[in-house]
Amino acid sequence: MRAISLNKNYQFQRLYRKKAVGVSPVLVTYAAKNRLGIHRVGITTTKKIGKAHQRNRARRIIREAWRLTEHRVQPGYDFVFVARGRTTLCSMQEVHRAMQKHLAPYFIKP
RNA sequence: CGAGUAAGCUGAACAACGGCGGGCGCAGUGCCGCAAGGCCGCGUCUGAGGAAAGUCCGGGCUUCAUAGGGCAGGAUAGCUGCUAACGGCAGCCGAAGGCGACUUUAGGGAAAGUGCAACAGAGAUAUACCGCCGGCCUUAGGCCGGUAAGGGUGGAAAGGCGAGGUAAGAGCUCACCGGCACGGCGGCGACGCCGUGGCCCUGCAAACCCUAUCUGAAGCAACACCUCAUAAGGGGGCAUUAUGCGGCUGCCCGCCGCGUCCCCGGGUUGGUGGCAGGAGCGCAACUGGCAACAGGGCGCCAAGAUAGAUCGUUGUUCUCGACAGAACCCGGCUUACAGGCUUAGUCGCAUU
RNA sequence: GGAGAAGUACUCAAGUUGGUGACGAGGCGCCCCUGCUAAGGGCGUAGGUCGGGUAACCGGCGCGAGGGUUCGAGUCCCUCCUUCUCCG
Repeated sequence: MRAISLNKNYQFQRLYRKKAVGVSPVLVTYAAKNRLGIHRVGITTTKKIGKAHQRNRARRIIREAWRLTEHRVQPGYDFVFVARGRTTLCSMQEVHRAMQKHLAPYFIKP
Protein backbone atom coordinates (compact mmCIF):
# COMPACT_ATOMS: atom_id res chain seq x y z
CA MET A 1 0.00 0.00 0.00
CA ARG A 2 1.05 3.56 -0.66
CA ALA A 3 1.76 5.77 2.31
CA ILE A 4 0.19 9.19 2.42
CA SER A 5 2.93 11.77 2.70
CA LEU A 6 2.98 14.71 5.00
CA ASN A 7 3.53 18.00 3.21
CA LYS A 8 2.28 20.87 5.33
CA ASN A 9 4.55 22.73 7.64
CA TYR A 10 2.12 22.54 10.58
CA GLN A 11 2.05 18.75 10.23
CA PHE A 12 5.80 18.68 10.64
CA GLN A 13 5.70 21.16 13.52
CA ARG A 14 3.22 18.92 15.38
CA LEU A 15 5.83 16.14 15.41
CA TYR A 16 8.85 18.33 16.05
CA ARG A 17 7.28 19.56 19.30
CA LYS A 18 7.51 16.02 20.67
CA LYS A 19 10.71 14.34 21.63
CA ALA A 20 12.46 12.29 18.97
CA VAL A 21 11.77 8.57 19.43
CA GLY A 22 15.14 7.63 18.00
CA VAL A 23 18.42 9.37 17.23
CA SER A 24 21.41 7.96 15.41
CA PRO A 25 24.23 9.43 13.29
CA VAL A 26 22.38 8.60 10.08
CA LEU A 27 18.72 9.16 11.03
CA VAL A 28 16.46 11.01 13.45
CA THR A 29 12.88 9.76 13.87
CA TYR A 30 9.78 11.48 15.24
CA ALA A 31 6.44 9.74 15.79
CA ALA A 32 2.88 10.65 16.77
CA LYS A 33 -0.50 8.92 16.73
CA ASN A 34 -3.15 9.97 14.21
CA ARG A 35 -6.84 8.95 14.10
CA LEU A 36 -6.88 7.98 10.41
CA GLY A 37 -5.90 4.34 10.79
CA ILE A 38 -3.15 4.63 8.14
CA HIS A 39 0.52 5.53 7.95
CA ARG A 40 1.62 9.03 7.08
CA VAL A 41 5.31 9.68 6.48
CA GLY A 42 7.39 12.79 5.91
CA ILE A 43 11.07 13.04 5.08
CA THR A 44 13.16 16.10 5.89
CA THR A 45 16.42 16.85 4.10
CA THR A 46 17.84 20.19 5.11
CA LYS A 47 20.21 22.33 3.13
CA LYS A 48 22.92 21.41 5.62
CA ILE A 49 23.23 17.98 4.03
CA GLY A 50 24.34 19.31 0.67
CA LYS A 51 23.08 20.33 -2.72
CA ALA A 52 20.07 18.90 -4.52
CA HIS A 53 21.91 15.77 -5.59
CA GLN A 54 22.90 14.80 -2.03
CA ARG A 55 19.42 15.56 -0.71
CA ASN A 56 17.78 13.39 -3.37
CA ARG A 57 20.21 10.61 -2.46
CA ALA A 58 19.27 10.82 1.23
CA ARG A 59 15.53 10.81 0.45
CA ARG A 60 15.83 7.71 -1.73
CA ILE A 61 17.74 5.79 0.90
CA ILE A 62 15.22 6.64 3.59
CA ARG A 63 12.28 5.85 1.33
CA GLU A 64 13.70 2.43 0.46
CA ALA A 65 14.35 1.67 4.13
CA TRP A 66 10.76 2.62 4.96
CA ARG A 67 9.44 0.40 2.16
CA LEU A 68 11.16 -2.60 3.72
CA THR A 69 9.97 -1.71 7.23
CA GLU A 70 6.43 -0.53 6.60
CA HIS A 71 4.62 -3.90 6.78
CA ARG A 72 5.82 -4.53 10.34
CA VAL A 73 4.56 -1.22 11.79
CA GLN A 74 1.13 -0.75 13.35
CA PRO A 75 -1.09 1.57 11.27
CA GLY A 76 -2.39 4.83 12.71
CA TYR A 77 0.84 6.75 13.23
CA ASP A 78 2.61 9.71 11.63
CA PHE A 79 6.36 9.49 11.24
CA VAL A 80 8.97 12.08 10.25
CA PHE A 81 12.46 11.01 9.30
CA VAL A 82 15.24 13.61 9.27
CA ALA A 83 18.37 12.93 7.25
CA ARG A 84 21.74 13.92 8.66
CA GLY A 85 25.08 14.62 7.10
CA ARG A 86 26.25 11.01 7.10
CA THR A 87 23.09 9.72 5.41
CA THR A 88 24.45 10.60 1.97
CA LEU A 89 27.61 8.55 2.54
CA CYS A 90 26.38 5.37 4.21
CA SER A 91 24.62 2.36 2.67
CA MET A 92 20.91 1.63 2.79
CA GLN A 93 21.39 -1.21 5.31
CA GLU A 94 22.74 1.17 7.92
CA VAL A 95 19.68 3.36 7.64
CA HIS A 96 17.43 0.32 7.58
CA ARG A 97 19.01 -0.98 10.81
CA ALA A 98 18.66 2.41 12.51
CA MET A 99 15.03 2.65 11.48
CA GLN A 100 14.23 -0.84 12.84
CA LYS A 101 15.70 0.19 16.17
CA HIS A 102 13.79 3.47 16.30
CA LEU A 103 10.44 1.95 15.31
CA ALA A 104 10.64 -1.23 17.41
CA PRO A 105 8.00 -0.02 19.96
CA TYR A 106 5.52 0.51 17.11
CA PHE A 107 5.84 -2.94 15.54
CA ILE A 108 2.83 -5.19 15.31
CA LYS A 109 2.89 -7.56 18.26
CA PRO A 110 2.84 -11.22 17.16
C1' C B 1 59.95 9.84 -30.43
C1' G B 2 59.45 14.25 -27.34
C1' A B 3 57.25 19.10 -26.36
C1' G B 4 53.38 22.21 -27.23
C1' U B 5 48.60 24.52 -29.84
C1' A B 6 43.49 24.42 -31.37
C1' A B 7 38.68 22.13 -32.18
C1' G B 8 35.16 18.33 -31.18
C1' C B 9 32.89 13.81 -28.97
C1' U B 10 31.90 10.88 -24.59
C1' G B 11 30.32 11.21 -19.26
C1' A B 12 30.75 2.73 -17.20
C1' A B 13 28.13 -1.54 -19.20
C1' C B 14 24.98 -6.07 -18.60
C1' A B 15 21.49 -9.62 -16.15
C1' A B 16 17.83 -11.31 -12.33
C1' C B 17 14.26 -10.08 -8.41
C1' G B 18 11.65 -6.17 -5.93
C1' G B 19 10.16 -0.76 -5.91
C1' C B 20 8.79 4.65 -7.90
C1' G B 21 6.55 8.97 -11.70
C1' G B 22 3.82 9.51 -16.42
C1' G B 23 1.09 7.90 -21.12
C1' C B 24 -1.94 4.08 -23.42
C1' G B 25 -4.82 -0.41 -23.24
C1' C B 26 -7.56 -4.34 -20.71
C1' A B 27 -10.43 -6.33 -16.81
C1' G B 28 -13.26 -7.50 -12.03
C1' U B 29 -17.98 -4.61 -12.47
C1' G B 30 -14.18 -5.16 -6.10
C1' C B 31 -14.49 -0.18 -3.17
C1' C B 32 -16.05 5.30 -2.98
C1' G B 33 -19.42 8.83 -5.51
C1' C B 34 -26.27 11.25 -7.49
C1' A B 35 -23.11 11.76 -11.72
C1' A B 36 -18.76 13.00 -14.45
C1' G B 37 -15.09 10.32 -12.47
C1' G B 38 -11.55 8.44 -8.78
C1' C B 39 -8.98 4.20 -6.05
C1' C B 40 -7.25 -0.91 -6.31
C1' G B 41 -5.30 -4.97 -10.14
C1' C B 42 -2.78 -6.72 -14.81
C1' G B 43 -0.11 -5.76 -19.42
C1' U B 44 2.81 -2.54 -22.36
C1' C B 45 5.71 1.89 -23.66
C1' U B 46 8.60 5.57 -21.49
C1' G B 47 11.36 8.34 -17.63
C1' A B 48 17.26 14.09 -15.87
C1' G B 49 22.35 17.02 -17.79
C1' G B 50 26.71 18.65 -20.47
C1' A B 51 26.61 21.57 -17.47
C1' A B 52 19.91 20.25 -15.48
C1' A B 53 24.05 24.85 -11.60
C1' G B 54 25.02 30.45 -11.18
C1' U B 55 20.70 33.62 -12.71
C1' C B 56 24.93 37.17 -16.02
C1' C B 57 22.45 38.59 -21.00
C1' G B 58 18.72 37.86 -25.11
C1' G B 59 13.89 36.08 -26.85
C1' G B 60 9.03 33.50 -26.78
C1' C B 61 4.65 33.54 -23.53
C1' U B 62 1.27 36.18 -19.90
C1' U B 63 -0.84 40.51 -17.38
C1' C B 64 -0.82 45.69 -16.73
C1' A B 65 -4.60 50.70 -21.71
C1' U B 66 -4.72 49.15 -27.40
C1' A B 67 1.61 49.53 -24.52
C1' G B 68 0.73 55.54 -25.83
C1' G B 69 4.17 60.62 -25.88
C1' G B 70 8.36 63.10 -23.39
C1' C B 71 12.26 63.32 -19.61
C1' A B 72 15.35 60.81 -16.45
C1' G B 73 17.75 56.19 -15.95
C1' G B 74 20.08 51.69 -17.96
C1' A B 75 22.92 48.77 -21.65
C1' U B 76 26.43 48.24 -25.72
C1' A B 77 31.04 50.30 -28.17
C1' G B 78 36.90 48.46 -34.38
C1' C B 79 34.35 46.75 -39.23
C1' U B 80 31.30 43.38 -42.14
C1' G B 81 28.01 39.54 -41.68
C1' C B 82 24.84 35.52 -39.06
C1' U B 83 20.53 35.23 -35.94
C1' A B 84 13.86 35.51 -33.57
C1' A B 85 17.16 38.47 -30.57
C1' C B 86 21.65 39.39 -27.88
C1' G B 87 26.43 42.05 -24.23
C1' G B 88 26.32 35.80 -28.34
C1' C B 89 28.76 33.55 -32.76
C1' A B 90 31.84 33.72 -37.48
C1' G B 91 35.32 36.15 -40.63
C1' C B 92 38.40 40.31 -41.13
C1' C B 93 41.22 45.01 -39.27
C1' G B 94 44.38 47.31 -35.48
C1' A B 95 47.31 46.45 -30.91
C1' A B 96 50.04 43.07 -27.47
C1' G B 97 52.51 38.18 -26.60
C1' G B 98 54.97 33.60 -28.70
C1' C B 99 60.83 30.67 -32.73
C1' G B 100 56.10 28.69 -34.48
C1' A B 101 51.07 26.30 -34.82
C1' C B 102 48.39 30.07 -32.41
C1' U B 103 46.51 32.97 -28.25
C1' U B 104 44.61 37.48 -25.80
C1' U B 105 42.01 42.02 -26.60
C1' A B 106 35.32 46.90 -22.69
C1' G B 107 39.28 48.35 -29.10
C1' G B 108 34.49 55.09 -30.39
C1' G B 109 35.61 60.47 -28.97
C1' A B 110 40.79 63.84 -24.66
C1' A B 111 41.55 70.52 -30.74
C1' A B 112 32.85 70.19 -27.62
C1' G B 113 33.25 71.31 -22.46
C1' U B 114 34.08 70.35 -17.04
C1' G B 115 37.02 67.70 -13.52
C1' C B 116 41.26 64.84 -11.36
C1' A B 117 46.74 63.86 -11.39
C1' A B 118 48.17 62.68 -3.80
C1' C B 119 53.53 62.48 -2.30
C1' A B 120 58.04 63.92 -4.58
C1' G B 121 59.85 67.79 -7.71
C1' A B 122 62.04 74.44 -9.50
C1' G B 123 57.95 73.29 -12.60
C1' A B 124 52.04 68.79 -13.93
C1' U B 125 50.05 72.22 -18.84
C1' A B 126 52.85 75.32 -17.42
C1' U B 127 58.14 75.92 -15.25
C1' A B 128 64.72 78.12 -14.67
C1' C B 129 66.52 74.37 -8.73
C1' C B 130 71.57 72.69 -10.09
C1' G B 131 74.08 73.41 -14.58
C1' C B 132 75.71 75.81 -19.57
C1' C B 133 76.45 80.67 -22.17
C1' G B 134 76.62 86.16 -22.55
C1' G B 135 76.71 91.13 -20.19
C1' C B 136 77.46 94.37 -15.83
C1' C B 137 79.36 95.20 -10.79
C1' U B 138 83.62 92.85 -9.51
C1' U B 139 87.38 89.77 -3.67
C1' A B 140 84.60 85.25 -2.52
C1' G B 141 80.42 86.18 -5.07
C1' G B 142 76.02 88.91 -6.64
C1' C B 143 72.48 90.98 -10.37
C1' C B 144 70.21 90.94 -15.35
C1' G B 145 69.30 88.19 -19.73
C1' G B 146 69.46 83.75 -23.02
C1' U B 147 68.90 78.31 -23.06
C1' A B 148 65.31 72.70 -22.21
C1' A B 149 71.16 69.67 -24.72
C1' G B 150 72.91 67.45 -19.31
C1' G B 151 71.70 66.36 -13.63
C1' G B 152 67.77 65.41 -10.10
C1' U B 153 62.03 64.16 -8.89
C1' G B 154 58.09 61.42 -10.83
C1' G B 155 53.76 56.73 -13.68
C1' A B 156 54.14 60.97 -16.99
C1' A B 157 58.86 66.76 -18.01
C1' A B 158 57.11 69.05 -24.20
C1' G B 159 58.34 63.91 -30.46
C1' G B 160 62.98 59.80 -30.64
C1' C B 161 67.98 59.45 -32.52
C1' G B 162 72.16 61.21 -35.43
C1' A B 163 74.41 65.25 -38.21
C1' G B 164 74.74 70.41 -39.31
C1' G B 165 74.41 74.82 -36.66
C1' U B 166 75.35 78.18 -32.24
C1' A B 167 78.15 82.53 -27.34
C1' A B 168 75.48 78.21 -25.17
C1' G B 169 71.34 75.94 -27.12
C1' A B 170 66.71 74.79 -29.51
C1' G B 171 62.61 71.05 -35.61
C1' C B 172 66.39 76.44 -35.98
C1' U B 173 67.77 73.21 -40.65
C1' C B 174 68.38 68.11 -42.78
C1' A B 175 68.15 62.29 -43.14
C1' C B 176 65.49 58.08 -40.90
C1' C B 177 61.58 56.55 -37.49
C1' G B 178 56.83 57.82 -34.80
C1' G B 179 52.31 60.94 -34.46
C1' C B 180 48.87 64.59 -36.94
C1' A B 181 46.53 67.01 -41.33
C1' C B 182 45.59 66.96 -46.63
C1' G B 183 45.58 64.41 -51.40
C1' G B 184 45.78 59.88 -54.46
C1' C B 185 45.19 54.48 -54.99
C1' G B 186 43.09 49.64 -53.08
C1' G B 187 39.01 47.64 -50.02
C1' C B 188 31.44 47.13 -48.97
C1' G B 189 34.03 48.72 -44.43
C1' A B 190 37.38 48.86 -40.09
C1' C B 191 41.90 49.98 -42.40
C1' G B 192 46.37 49.51 -45.50
C1' C B 193 50.00 51.59 -49.08
C1' C B 194 52.15 55.95 -51.49
C1' G B 195 53.04 61.23 -51.82
C1' U B 196 53.06 66.27 -49.81
C1' G B 197 53.04 69.62 -45.65
C1' G B 198 54.12 72.06 -41.14
C1' C B 199 55.61 70.46 -36.23
C1' C B 200 50.68 73.76 -31.97
C1' C B 201 48.39 69.57 -29.16
C1' U B 202 50.69 64.43 -21.17
C1' G B 203 47.53 60.71 -19.05
C1' C B 204 42.65 59.28 -17.04
C1' A B 205 36.25 58.69 -20.24
C1' A B 206 35.64 50.48 -16.09
C1' A B 207 35.46 60.25 -13.85
C1' C B 208 31.17 63.47 -15.41
C1' C B 209 30.23 63.77 -20.34
C1' C B 210 29.70 63.78 -26.07
C1' U B 211 28.43 60.68 -30.39
C1' A B 212 25.86 56.30 -32.50
C1' U B 213 22.50 52.22 -31.62
C1' C B 214 19.01 49.71 -28.38
C1' U B 215 15.63 50.02 -24.23
C1' G B 216 7.76 50.55 -20.96
C1' A B 217 7.26 47.44 -16.34
C1' A B 218 6.85 42.98 -14.02
C1' G B 219 7.41 37.95 -13.94
C1' C B 220 4.60 30.75 -14.48
C1' A B 221 4.39 32.08 -6.74
C1' A B 222 3.05 35.52 -14.13
C1' C B 223 -1.82 34.60 -15.64
C1' A B 224 -7.00 32.25 -16.77
C1' C B 225 -11.14 29.46 -14.83
C1' C B 226 -13.93 26.67 -10.69
C1' U B 227 -14.68 26.33 -5.24
C1' C B 228 -14.09 28.34 -0.34
C1' A B 229 -12.95 33.12 0.83
C1' U B 230 -10.89 38.17 1.22
C1' A B 231 -16.44 38.93 6.01
C1' A B 232 -19.08 41.16 10.18
C1' G B 233 -17.26 44.19 14.13
C1' G B 234 -13.75 47.64 16.97
C1' G B 235 -9.75 51.58 17.21
C1' G B 236 -6.73 55.35 14.77
C1' G B 237 -4.75 58.61 10.62
C1' C B 238 -5.63 61.35 5.98
C1' A B 239 -9.43 63.40 2.59
C1' U B 240 -14.46 65.89 2.07
C1' U B 241 -16.04 64.83 -4.44
C1' A B 242 -11.16 66.73 -6.64
C1' U B 243 -5.69 71.26 -7.42
C1' G B 244 -7.47 64.36 -3.64
C1' C B 245 -6.15 59.08 -3.41
C1' G B 246 -4.80 54.43 -5.86
C1' G B 247 -2.97 51.74 -10.45
C1' C B 248 -0.25 51.66 -15.27
C1' U B 249 5.77 54.06 -14.26
C1' G B 250 11.17 56.69 -11.11
C1' C B 251 9.05 61.84 -12.83
C1' C B 252 5.63 64.84 -16.14
C1' C B 253 1.58 64.18 -19.62
C1' G B 254 -2.19 60.85 -20.82
C1' C B 255 -5.59 56.86 -19.50
C1' C B 256 -8.48 53.88 -15.92
C1' G B 257 -10.91 53.32 -11.07
C1' C B 258 -12.82 55.54 -6.45
C1' G B 259 -13.09 57.29 -0.54
C1' U B 260 -8.40 55.38 1.08
C1' C B 261 -4.43 53.62 4.49
C1' C B 262 -2.72 51.24 9.13
C1' C B 263 -3.66 48.16 13.55
C1' C B 264 -6.74 44.59 16.32
C1' G B 265 -10.03 40.68 15.37
C1' G B 266 -11.44 36.36 12.96
C1' G B 267 -10.81 33.42 8.30
C1' U B 268 -8.50 31.18 3.76
C1' U B 269 -4.04 29.28 2.28
C1' G B 270 -7.89 23.79 -2.23
C1' G B 271 -8.49 22.12 -7.55
C1' U B 272 -7.88 22.42 -13.06
C1' G B 273 -5.43 24.68 -17.02
C1' G B 274 -0.84 27.23 -18.23
C1' C B 275 2.71 22.18 -19.10
C1' A B 276 5.65 20.52 -23.72
C1' G B 277 5.03 19.31 -31.44
C1' G B 278 9.24 23.20 -30.22
C1' A B 279 13.45 29.34 -33.35
C1' G B 280 12.41 20.47 -31.62
C1' C B 281 15.89 16.20 -32.26
C1' G B 282 18.81 12.79 -35.33
C1' C B 283 21.22 11.29 -40.12
C1' A B 284 24.07 12.12 -44.72
C1' A B 285 29.01 11.74 -49.55
C1' C B 286 22.75 17.50 -50.95
C1' U B 287 22.99 23.07 -52.55
C1' G B 288 25.00 28.26 -51.45
C1' G B 289 28.83 30.48 -48.25
C1' C B 290 36.11 30.95 -46.14
C1' A B 291 32.90 30.46 -41.77
C1' A B 292 28.91 31.46 -38.33
C1' C B 293 24.61 30.10 -40.87
C1' A B 294 20.63 29.63 -44.50
C1' G B 295 17.71 26.44 -47.86
C1' G B 296 16.17 21.57 -49.12
C1' G B 297 15.84 15.83 -48.30
C1' C B 298 14.85 11.46 -45.14
C1' G B 299 13.52 9.65 -40.38
C1' C B 300 11.61 10.45 -35.30
C1' C B 301 8.19 12.26 -31.05
C1' A B 302 11.69 11.32 -26.53
C1' A B 303 10.37 13.49 -18.58
C1' G B 304 6.23 16.65 -17.26
C1' A B 305 6.39 15.93 -11.27
C1' U B 306 3.66 19.32 -7.29
C1' A B 307 7.19 17.80 -0.54
C1' G B 308 8.48 16.89 -5.96
C1' A B 309 9.44 10.40 -9.70
C1' U B 310 15.60 6.75 -12.10
C1' C B 311 16.32 3.39 -6.47
C1' G B 312 17.64 -1.25 -3.37
C1' U B 313 19.85 -6.20 -3.16
C1' U B 314 22.78 -9.94 -5.65
C1' G B 315 26.15 -11.38 -9.57
C1' U B 316 29.65 -10.43 -13.81
C1' U B 317 33.13 -7.25 -16.66
C1' C B 318 36.30 -2.87 -17.36
C1' U B 319 39.89 2.05 -17.82
C1' C B 320 37.03 1.16 -10.88
C1' G B 321 33.33 5.78 -12.33
C1' A B 322 34.27 13.13 -11.59
C1' C B 323 31.02 17.44 -11.36
C1' A B 324 26.35 16.78 -10.16
C1' G B 325 19.15 16.26 -10.39
C1' A B 326 14.41 19.13 -15.11
C1' A B 327 10.27 22.65 -12.20
C1' C B 328 7.09 27.48 -18.16
C1' C B 329 10.22 26.90 -22.60
C1' C B 330 14.32 28.08 -25.88
C1' G B 331 19.42 30.68 -27.74
C1' G B 332 24.05 31.99 -25.47
C1' C B 333 27.71 33.31 -21.57
C1' U B 334 30.11 32.01 -16.98
C1' U B 335 31.48 28.50 -13.30
C1' A B 336 32.40 22.93 -11.50
C1' C B 337 34.35 18.24 -13.53
C1' A B 338 37.61 11.41 -12.75
C1' G B 339 39.02 9.76 -16.96
C1' G B 340 38.77 8.13 -22.18
C1' C B 341 38.67 8.99 -27.56
C1' U B 342 39.06 11.53 -32.40
C1' U B 343 40.79 15.25 -35.85
C1' A B 344 43.98 19.26 -37.74
C1' G B 345 48.35 22.41 -37.62
C1' U B 346 53.48 23.73 -35.16
C1' C B 347 58.54 23.25 -33.11
C1' G B 348 62.83 20.07 -31.87
C1' C B 349 65.70 15.47 -32.41
C1' A B 350 66.73 10.89 -35.11
C1' U B 351 66.41 7.99 -39.69
C1' U B 352 65.49 7.56 -45.05
C1' G C 1 11.29 28.31 -8.83
C1' G C 2 11.66 33.81 -8.94
C1' A C 3 13.19 38.82 -6.97
C1' G C 4 16.61 41.56 -3.98
C1' A C 5 20.41 43.09 0.02
C1' A C 6 24.98 42.54 2.46
C1' G C 7 30.28 40.79 3.40
C1' U C 8 36.08 45.56 6.64
C1' A C 9 40.58 42.87 13.31
C1' C C 10 37.65 38.15 18.16
C1' U C 11 32.60 41.25 18.08
C1' C C 12 29.83 45.83 16.63
C1' A C 13 31.12 48.87 12.94
C1' A C 14 32.90 54.34 10.12
C1' G C 15 35.36 54.98 5.56
C1' U C 16 32.88 59.57 -1.89
C1' U C 17 34.37 63.67 -7.06
C1' G C 18 40.14 56.78 -6.20
C1' G C 19 45.68 59.58 -2.99
C1' U C 20 49.91 59.30 2.17
C1' G C 21 50.31 55.16 7.63
C1' A C 22 42.66 51.80 6.99
C1' C C 23 38.85 56.30 12.18
C1' G C 24 36.41 54.49 16.53
C1' A C 25 34.06 51.48 20.46
C1' G C 26 33.67 46.88 23.06
C1' G C 27 37.17 43.11 24.02
C1' C C 28 42.40 41.84 25.47
C1' G C 29 47.20 42.84 28.50
C1' C C 30 49.58 45.78 32.50
C1' C C 31 49.15 49.35 36.52
C1' C C 32 46.20 52.28 40.26
C1' C C 33 42.05 52.07 43.63
C1' U C 34 40.14 47.67 47.58
C1' G C 35 41.27 43.26 52.98
C1' C C 36 39.59 40.46 48.08
C1' U C 37 36.46 40.81 43.69
C1' A C 38 33.07 43.57 40.55
C1' A C 39 32.60 48.53 38.94
C1' G C 40 35.71 52.91 37.99
C1' G C 41 40.40 55.50 36.39
C1' G C 42 45.17 55.50 33.68
C1' C C 43 48.56 53.37 30.08
C1' G C 44 49.36 50.11 26.08
C1' U C 45 48.91 46.51 22.09
C1' A C 46 46.73 47.01 17.59
C1' G C 47 45.20 42.11 15.30
C1' G C 48 47.08 37.98 10.90
C1' U C 49 50.98 36.13 7.70
C1' C C 50 55.90 36.14 5.04
C1' G C 51 61.07 37.93 4.92
C1' G C 52 65.30 40.45 7.53
C1' G C 53 67.37 41.65 12.52
C1' U C 54 70.23 39.63 19.21
C1' A C 55 66.54 43.31 20.20
C1' A C 56 64.00 47.90 19.57
C1' C C 57 62.21 47.68 14.84
C1' C C 58 62.01 47.67 9.25
C1' G C 59 59.84 45.98 4.58
C1' G C 60 56.12 43.14 1.57
C1' C C 61 51.05 41.02 1.27
C1' G C 62 46.34 41.53 3.38
C1' C C 63 38.93 45.24 3.47
C1' G C 64 34.78 37.49 1.30
C1' A C 65 38.01 35.14 -3.29
C1' G C 66 40.22 35.84 -8.15
C1' G C 67 41.11 38.88 -12.45
C1' G C 68 40.99 43.81 -15.00
C1' U C 69 41.16 49.56 -15.69
C1' U C 70 44.64 53.20 -13.49
C1' C C 71 50.91 55.99 -11.86
C1' G C 72 47.89 54.25 -7.61
C1' A C 73 41.94 50.55 -5.95
C1' G C 74 38.31 49.15 0.62
C1' U C 75 36.26 52.62 -3.30
C1' C C 76 35.46 51.80 -10.43
C1' C C 77 34.35 47.20 -13.88
C1' C C 78 33.81 41.68 -14.57
C1' U C 79 33.41 36.56 -12.69
C1' C C 80 32.82 33.39 -8.52
C1' C C 81 31.87 32.18 -2.92
C1' U C 82 29.11 32.80 1.61
C1' U C 83 25.10 34.75 4.58
C1' C C 84 20.34 37.02 5.10
C1' U C 85 15.45 38.90 3.51
C1' C C 86 10.98 38.98 0.47
C1' C C 87 7.41 36.67 -3.26
C1' G C 88 -2.05 34.20 -3.19
